[in-house]
Amino acid sequence: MKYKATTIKDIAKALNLSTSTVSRALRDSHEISAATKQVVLEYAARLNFQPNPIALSLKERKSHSIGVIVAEIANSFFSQIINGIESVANEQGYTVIISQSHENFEKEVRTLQYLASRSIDGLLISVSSATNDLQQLKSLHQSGLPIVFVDRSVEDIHTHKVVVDNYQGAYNATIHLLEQGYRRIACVANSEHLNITKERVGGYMAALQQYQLKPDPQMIKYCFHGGMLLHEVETAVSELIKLKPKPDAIFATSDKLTTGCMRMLKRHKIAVPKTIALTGFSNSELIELLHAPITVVQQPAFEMGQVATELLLQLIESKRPVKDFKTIKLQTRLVSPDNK
Amino acid sequence: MKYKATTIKDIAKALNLSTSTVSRALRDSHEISAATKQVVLEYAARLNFQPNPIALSLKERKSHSIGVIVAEIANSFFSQIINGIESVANEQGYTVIISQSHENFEKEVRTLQYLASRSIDGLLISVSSATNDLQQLKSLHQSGLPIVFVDRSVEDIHTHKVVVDNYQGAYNATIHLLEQGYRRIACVANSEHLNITKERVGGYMAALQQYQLKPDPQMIKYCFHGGMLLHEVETAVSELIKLKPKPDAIFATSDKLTTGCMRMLKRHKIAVPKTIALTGFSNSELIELLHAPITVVQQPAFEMGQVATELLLQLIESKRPVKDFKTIKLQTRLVSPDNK
DNA sequence: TTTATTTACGCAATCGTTCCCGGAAAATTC
DNA sequence: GAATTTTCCGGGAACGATTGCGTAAATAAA
Repeated sequence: MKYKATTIKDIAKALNLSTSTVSRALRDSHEISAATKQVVLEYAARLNFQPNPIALSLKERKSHSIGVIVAEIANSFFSQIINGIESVANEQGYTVIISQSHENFEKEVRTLQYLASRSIDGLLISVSSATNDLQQLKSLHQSGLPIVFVDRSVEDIHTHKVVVDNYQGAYNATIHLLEQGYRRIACVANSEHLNITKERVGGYMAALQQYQLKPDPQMIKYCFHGGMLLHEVETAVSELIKLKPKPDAIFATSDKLTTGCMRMLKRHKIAVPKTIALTGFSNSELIELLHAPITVVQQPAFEMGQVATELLLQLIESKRPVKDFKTIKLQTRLVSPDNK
Repeated sequence: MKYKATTIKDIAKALNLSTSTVSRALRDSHEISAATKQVVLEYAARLNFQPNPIALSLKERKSHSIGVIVAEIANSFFSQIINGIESVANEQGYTVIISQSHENFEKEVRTLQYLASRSIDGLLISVSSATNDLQQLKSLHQSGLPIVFVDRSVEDIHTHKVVVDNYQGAYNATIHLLEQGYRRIACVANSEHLNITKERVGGYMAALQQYQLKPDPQMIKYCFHGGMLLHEVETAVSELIKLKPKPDAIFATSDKLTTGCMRMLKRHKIAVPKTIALTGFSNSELIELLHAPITVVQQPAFEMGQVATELLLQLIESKRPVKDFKTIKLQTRLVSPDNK
């Protein structure tokens, strides 16, 4: 069953006016007398009239909704981004439709297809780690759908991007390990397809070189599904600890991988940081409660969401095609368990 | 700028047919010849035609979207519920609009107002801990909006509810502590307004009585904002450890409170479980990685989301008003760090 | 051959709004 | 008092789809 909301027609009929007059009165048009306006406004308020957003959307050819695709919301980093997105989107009267790719390319494609079919006005996306085909995204972009990338972006598509200084963040984390005396530092990284992976691994290698250490390919493990499949991390860590000599530290390039490594090290009964130290990107709020207090690279997730949404709404509301795209690069923060 | 999608009119014009014929051809109506159908279908496929969902919504007076209100998505319990919701909603062609109350009543009211104005077809809600006025919710329900409660429900509103056996879950957890020899068990609970709080505190007290222990009001602390404000938990824990004799264990009634207590105990440098043991409701996946391995009460969150959504969609798609409402009560699981 | 029935399509209303026109009444100017 | 301008409001098309109804042509039945 459904409930019937009051429409502009109901008001018009009740007040013996035309729908155009009612519409104009509600929008405070100058061509309606003060007296009529008052009558309409009062009556509308009494019935708690709400203009039907669907009718409006049809008329304006705007759904007033934006799509968001992230790997998974059950991840502090992404949920913080989403909070940032919502804070500005809702402020401006936009509905946010959240979807998850679960780091799965097919799911991402289906989701994207679905969002497009729901006629969203714009898209915020952090591509999945499994994404290696950009056809669909490109074609949507070409057909005019405003897109802004957050965190994980894509080089081939020319639009606004909101990212962090991944190189620097990874560099800082690795230097932190080096300063503490670790010399055999392994890296558990996300999918090679991701631009952030390249940048973070780059920062990691630069730090090693700074200490005259040669990066060892065997010490870098890539996880195609970004740690979504635990066995990926299991394989990575198992292989690392089989190496001779073993690594004395691990740098993980994402939230999921950082906690994944910790899980694995614990399962192998390897003391952290005594036997193997660990650091990595993470925005989890529970880090300080973990059995092994580790240093993490934090990203300004909330702010990233905000900035990205502002840019997207600019794109959506711009009268003419935007040509001048910018890439906003924010800074990460190295957080130690003590210096909180 | 905006991109213009192809409409049924474009197809009609190009093929020299009427819009009705095109519409019927696309819907495979029997009153269109096979030849025409083929032409239309092929042309539509070539242009990647997607019927405008907004126009459909207007026609059918259905938005094909459901609203979801939870405390916060950055909480494993709720994000798992949401995953459950999405899994069935998307399957049935419904869009999920997620909103967060952040355990704040005013925010919840605004959000509800907003969702209603976006003409959602139904609502899934887990009320905020600060909710003590049900006026708005009641009036929406009376005006015909289908509502299903998840986890935190409300007695006064007669509709489907999907909950867990809170009493039993809390009872089990407390018994678990008692069996381990703890006798001065405190309780850090959520807002007293929440029905789940009453049930969980009830289970806690029943367990105590089972061991001939008299529940001490001083040992039960309520947090109005459900631990959303850390200082609430701080006050609760500080007061508890000032008691003489001190409690030797704490039972926390929610995810946020369980981790909040752990945070506080750590800050006070109180060893867990040595000085004070801790157990509580939690669906966090990081529990096993915490410095103090604790036993938690887990809720079947994903399933709760699924069941609730199925019920809601039934309500939405029912031809006549539903009178027979049910309350689905699922079981919790007591999970120890070892028996995983 | 004539009539009845299918078949296959078009017309137009509808959903709830907005907004371009057009026009009557009132107010202003000459 | 006539001409002009304002003020105020209604009619109706449009947004993109569906659908009841009407109807010409094709086919079947008489």
